[in-house]
Amino acid sequence: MGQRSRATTIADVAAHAGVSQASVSRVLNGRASVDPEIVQRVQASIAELGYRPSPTARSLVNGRNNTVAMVVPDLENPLFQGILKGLSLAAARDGYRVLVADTAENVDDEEAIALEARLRCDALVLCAPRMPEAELRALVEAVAPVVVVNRLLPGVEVPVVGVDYVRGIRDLVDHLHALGHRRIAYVGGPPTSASNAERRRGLAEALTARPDVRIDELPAGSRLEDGYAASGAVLDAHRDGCTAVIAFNDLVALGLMTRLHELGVEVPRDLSIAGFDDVPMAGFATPSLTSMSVPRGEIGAQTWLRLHALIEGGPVEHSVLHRPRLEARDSTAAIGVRA
Amino acid sequence: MGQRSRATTIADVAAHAGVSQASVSRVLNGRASVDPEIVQRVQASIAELGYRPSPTARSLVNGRNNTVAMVVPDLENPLFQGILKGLSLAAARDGYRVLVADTAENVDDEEAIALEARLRCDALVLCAPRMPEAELRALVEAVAPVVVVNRLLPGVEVPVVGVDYVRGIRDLVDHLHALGHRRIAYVGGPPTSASNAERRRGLAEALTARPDVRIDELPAGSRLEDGYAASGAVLDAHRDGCTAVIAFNDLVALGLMTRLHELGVEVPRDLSIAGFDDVPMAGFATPSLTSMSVPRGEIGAQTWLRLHALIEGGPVEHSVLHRPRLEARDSTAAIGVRA
DNA sequence: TTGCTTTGGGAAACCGCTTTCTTGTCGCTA
DNA sequence: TAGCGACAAGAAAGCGGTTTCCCAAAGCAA
Repeated sequence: MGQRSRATTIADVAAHAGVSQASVSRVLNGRASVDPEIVQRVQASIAELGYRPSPTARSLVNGRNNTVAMVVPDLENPLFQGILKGLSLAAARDGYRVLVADTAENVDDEEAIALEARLRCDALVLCAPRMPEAELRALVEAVAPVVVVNRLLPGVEVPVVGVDYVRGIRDLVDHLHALGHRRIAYVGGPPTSASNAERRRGLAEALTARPDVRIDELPAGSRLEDGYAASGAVLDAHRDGCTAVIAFNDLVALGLMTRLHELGVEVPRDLSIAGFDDVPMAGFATPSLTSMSVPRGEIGAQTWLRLHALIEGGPVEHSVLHRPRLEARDSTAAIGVRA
Repeated sequence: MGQRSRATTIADVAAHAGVSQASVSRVLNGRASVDPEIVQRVQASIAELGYRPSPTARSLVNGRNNTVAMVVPDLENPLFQGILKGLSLAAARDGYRVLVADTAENVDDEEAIALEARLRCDALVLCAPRMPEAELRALVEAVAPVVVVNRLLPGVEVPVVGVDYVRGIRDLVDHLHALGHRRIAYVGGPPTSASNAERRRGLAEALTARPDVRIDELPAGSRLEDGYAASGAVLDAHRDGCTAVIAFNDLVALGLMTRLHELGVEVPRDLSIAGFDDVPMAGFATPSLTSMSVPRGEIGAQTWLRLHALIEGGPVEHSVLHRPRLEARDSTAAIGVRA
C-alpha cells in the first residue's frame, strides 16, 4: 500500500539475484529443495534491496488475508475491550491481525457492516450482536467462518464463546441466600440486551430452586448513570422489604452505591449490593463491591482458538460458556438489623 | 477472502450481462459515459448474481486498502480505547477501516509491529509510542503517512495529536493554589511514560510561575493498585505539610482515595486530591473526584482528520494539543483545619 | 553406452480487478 | 459519397505475488 516511491518487487529481487521469480518465491516460502547457493543469492538480494513481499498480492493469490474482523456494538464497553485485547494478542501469535468495526449500537447497520468486513477478512467475530435472532442466524450462515461472542444461538453450527450469565446469577443469588437474604431487587440492564435476558433466566431458575426467595425487577440500564438514577426505585423496594440488590453490572452497582451513599444509606448494613463483571474498580469501591468475575482476556483467547480452527479447517472446538467466579467483597453481608 | 465456494467474479457478471469486464468495471466505478442500457443490464446481473467486488483485488491494482492501523501499547488503557473509538468511527465515515496492533508495552517489538502493519495499510497511527526518540524519528520517516498521538516530536514533519499535559497540570496547580494549597504532592506515573514527563514539565513551569508553591514528587504508577500502594508516601508527605495531591491519573487518584478512606483520612477535609483524564468513574467516586477532562473521542477524530488529509495528499492540518478542561468536583476544597 | 527416472529451476498462467490501448460504429462535413 | 473525428465498448496489459507445467541436466540401473 501507500505512496512510497515504487517499492521493490519480487521481479527486482529475481533480476538482482539472476534467478527467476519462481525461485525467489520458493525461497520466500521455504518451498521444495532449492539449491543452497541460490538460496544464498536470493537472501542476499532481498537484504540488499530491502525487499518485503506485498501482503496484498499474496492475499489475492492465496485467497486469504491473515486478518479477522471483530464487529462490536460499542468499543467503549470494558467487556468488549478486554475481549478485543485477548483476541488480538492471541491472533497476533498466529500471525493474524484484527480489524475492528464499531456498529455504534446501530442495529440496522450490523448486517451491512459485518458483510463488508467479511469481504476484507478471513473470518469474523460477532460480539454481542443486537439483531433479531432470525436475522442473526441468516447472517452467521452468510459470513462463515465466524464465532459469536456473548450471545446464545442454540442449534446453529457456529461456535459461541460467552459468559454463563444464568449460572453466574444463580451463584450470586446463592451467595446472597447464604447470607440470609430472601427479598432481592434486580436492577436490570438494557431491555434489548441478550445478556440481560440471560441474567433474568438465571433469576427465574434461582427462584425455582429456592422458593423462599422473592425477586423484584427494576428496569435501569448499563451505565453508571443508570445505577445512580435507579436509586429511587431501589429505595422503594428496600422499604418494601428488599435487603439485597443485584445490579445488571458493576457500573450500575457503582452508580447506585454512589447515590445511596449520598442519601445516607449504608452498604452493606442497610442494603447488600452486588454487581457483575468484576471491573477493576470493583475492588476499590467503598465498600468494595461483590461481583461475578468474568475472564475477559480469556474469552478473547478462546474466541481466537475457535476462529483459527475454523479458518484452518481443523476440528472445531465447540462452544464454551465461562462460568463467572464469585468475588465476595464488602458490599454484601449477612442480613442484620434493618435501618 | 475465505472459503466460500467460488465467489462470483467480475468475469461472471460480464458473461452474464453479455458485456466486457471493462464495462462492468466502468459501471461499478461510475466511470465515463456508458450506454444506459448496458448500465441497466450490468446492474441487473450484479443484483441477480449477488456480486461483490473483491477488495483485495482492488487493493492490488489501486495500491491502497482503505485501511489504517493503530499501533498502541495497551488496548486496555481507557485513553487509548476512547481514541480508538473516535478514530474508528471517523474513519468509517470515509470508508476506511481500522486495524489494531497491541504491542503489549513491549518496546522492542514496536518498530517491527509498526512496519508490518504499515505494509498492510495505507497509513499508521502511532499511539503513545514508547521507543526512544531517535528511533521514533527514523520510524515515522519510514512509515509515512503517519500521525503520532500523545507523544511530542518537535521539529518533525509529522502531525501530532495529543493532550497538553503541561498546560493541564498548570491549570490544575492553579486550581489548587486558588483553594489556598501551597504544598502539593505529585504521585507520579510510570518513569518511562512520555506523558508523565510532560506532567512534570507542567509542574516545573507551575513552580516557576508560583514561587510560593512547593511540590513533592512521589513515584507510583498508572493503575488503581499503584495509587493504593502510594498511600504511605502520601501520608508521609501529608504529615510533612502537604495539603493536596495531584495524581498521575484518575485511576491512581481513585486507588489512593480508597486506601485513604480505609485509613480514616478524610478527603477533602484532611487532604485534597485531584486526578487526570476524567474517567467516567471520577464523577461517581466518593467524594467525586476533581480531574482534568481529556476529549478522548475528539482526539481520535482529529487524528483521522490529519491522517485522511495525509493519505489524500491534501493540505496537512497541523499538530494539535488538546487543552484539558478542569472538572472541579468534591475531592478538592479550600484549605482548612488540618487533621 | 543407452534409456529411464528424478530433480531443480525457468516460463507462463493465474488470482480479480482497473486502465490503457485498440477497434468499430456513428455522425458529420466537404 | 468519401473522409474525418468522437466516442462507446472490447481486448489485453498490468498490479505483485504463487503455482503449475515443462524442459534440461543429472543420477542410476541395465
